Amino acid sequence: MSDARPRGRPKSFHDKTEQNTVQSLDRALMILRVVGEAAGLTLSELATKTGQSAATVYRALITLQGHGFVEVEEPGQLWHVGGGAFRVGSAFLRRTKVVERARQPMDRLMRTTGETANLGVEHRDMVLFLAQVETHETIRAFFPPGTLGAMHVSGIGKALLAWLPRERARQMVADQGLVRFTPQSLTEPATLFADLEATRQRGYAIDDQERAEGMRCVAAPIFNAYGEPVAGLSVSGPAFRMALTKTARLGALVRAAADEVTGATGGRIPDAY
Amino acid sequence: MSDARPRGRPKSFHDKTEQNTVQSLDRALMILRVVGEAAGLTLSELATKTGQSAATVYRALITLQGHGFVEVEEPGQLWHVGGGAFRVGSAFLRRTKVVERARQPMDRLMRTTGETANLGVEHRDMVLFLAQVETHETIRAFFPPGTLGAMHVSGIGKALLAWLPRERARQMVADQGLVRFTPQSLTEPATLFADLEATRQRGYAIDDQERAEGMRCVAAPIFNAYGEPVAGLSVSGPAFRMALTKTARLGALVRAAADEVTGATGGRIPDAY
DNA sequence: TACTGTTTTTCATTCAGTGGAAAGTTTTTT
DNA sequence: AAAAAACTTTCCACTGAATGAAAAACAGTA
Repeated sequence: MSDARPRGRPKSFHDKTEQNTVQSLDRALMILRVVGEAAGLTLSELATKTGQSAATVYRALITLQGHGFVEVEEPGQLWHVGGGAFRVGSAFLRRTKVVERARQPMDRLMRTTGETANLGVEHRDMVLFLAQVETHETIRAFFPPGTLGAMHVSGIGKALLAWLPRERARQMVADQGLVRFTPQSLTEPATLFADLEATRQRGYAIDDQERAEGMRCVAAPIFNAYGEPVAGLSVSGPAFRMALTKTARLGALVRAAADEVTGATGGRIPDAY
Repeated sequence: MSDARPRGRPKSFHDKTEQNTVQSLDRALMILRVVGEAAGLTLSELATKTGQSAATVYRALITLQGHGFVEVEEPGQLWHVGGGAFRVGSAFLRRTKVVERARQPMDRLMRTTGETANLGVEHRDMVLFLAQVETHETIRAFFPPGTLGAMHVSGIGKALLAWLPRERARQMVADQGLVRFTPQSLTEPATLFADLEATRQRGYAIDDQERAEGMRCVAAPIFNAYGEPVAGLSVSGPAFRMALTKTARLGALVRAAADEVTGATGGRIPDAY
């Protein structure tokens, strides 16, 4: 939490993020992120969590508030993320044309499979969920857009890892560590890389309750113009509806949808896929 | 652009945003907002637009980049909003339970009317679009979530204005001004307030090509626990599909959906509605 | 009412952000 | 290809702005 720099990126000779940073801004962004993660914090809680003096946090909050990035909820003086932050943040989606192009294929995928379709991209060695098209079923997998998750326990994450250059994948895994989420989580590098090899063979990734017990997920990568995996598409649902015997059919559908998005965004499917 | 403070809020004796701000943070947020509004700006463009020295903007960008709030697109050194900003921004939606509760009613509204359903809230005297459920028609109204628009030329905006206390509505209108977007825009306070009166009478707002020519929109307000209008629901589409003769039917549907959301979020429908 | 636990404000100190200019890039022009 | 233009990044001295401690104001509670 005290380290703002992205993990895992090889620290080059001159890591620009080391030097040349504006301290007060850096601190304020820390505060903003903490506000975004928790839901409703008081000034003093924020001061404690970020290890800064109350006065400093206060001034930062007032400034952020001036731009609509945070808001106070009067009863109890709870600070929340504001509409201004939403406004700026959604500019990210507008640029990432993947979201727009993926909507239709995702919708179709949801209707043919009956399960929730998810779209995610790689962000700082993790999976950032951008959008989803929800199933109509009552029991459903739920990843609110904006959620950031570990790669090794996510279908999309494993789809990305599988088609990333080996060295890069190893780097990421080494930097991030293989945290266990469920008994099925692959926490041994050897096991994970064997699974990635299998993933490449079959052409799509399977998350069999590795992140959450009772949840399965089938995913395929979306490539950019250089044939690099930049995003992933998945369908996720409860294990009782997504039997492992169905994954072949689901995998084919997900992969077809992902390939469609790759095409629509001007991407190139690499030879080794 | 040089003024970061919210317009229109009566400057109280001690406007906290005047004093107690952190200058460097204030400047950085300005930069971030500019980055969010334009799509891909270079360092020097940003320096010019924000009236700051290149060195200052550079340091701010590097710091923002350190938190993933901005990203550089290598060819041409174009700065964009990054995933970190999206992540924090989406926390806003998670808090605003309206979005969550409105999804189902919106979906149903879209299916029964065949037109795109939109959800927006009041944010600093403007309408901030939060979500939409798109029609399947080829020709469709499009407001990407995160868009901020003027109240007086938006169905949702007029629905909010109509059920806001008169004085507050007048204040907002006076502060924001009635900018003309199309020949049909209501740019005279008298005309606008007459329309708001009619809106209250009929129970839903109509935007008849006031924002964009050829686009119509029917909207109804969503109330909070105090009976104050805090959000609005609308269906929007091309005028040729949304004949004025159909608005009564659409209005009833939109209003029913909005009332459903009001109920689901613990809101109270005021007597004068 | 007085008593806690907050949030704002104040203020002196020092540190960190600033702009200008130099150095280093990349891109465009000749 | 070389030269020039345009822009990004680093350096540096200076000063103004951010900081924390503490006081003041403001709740909420007993």
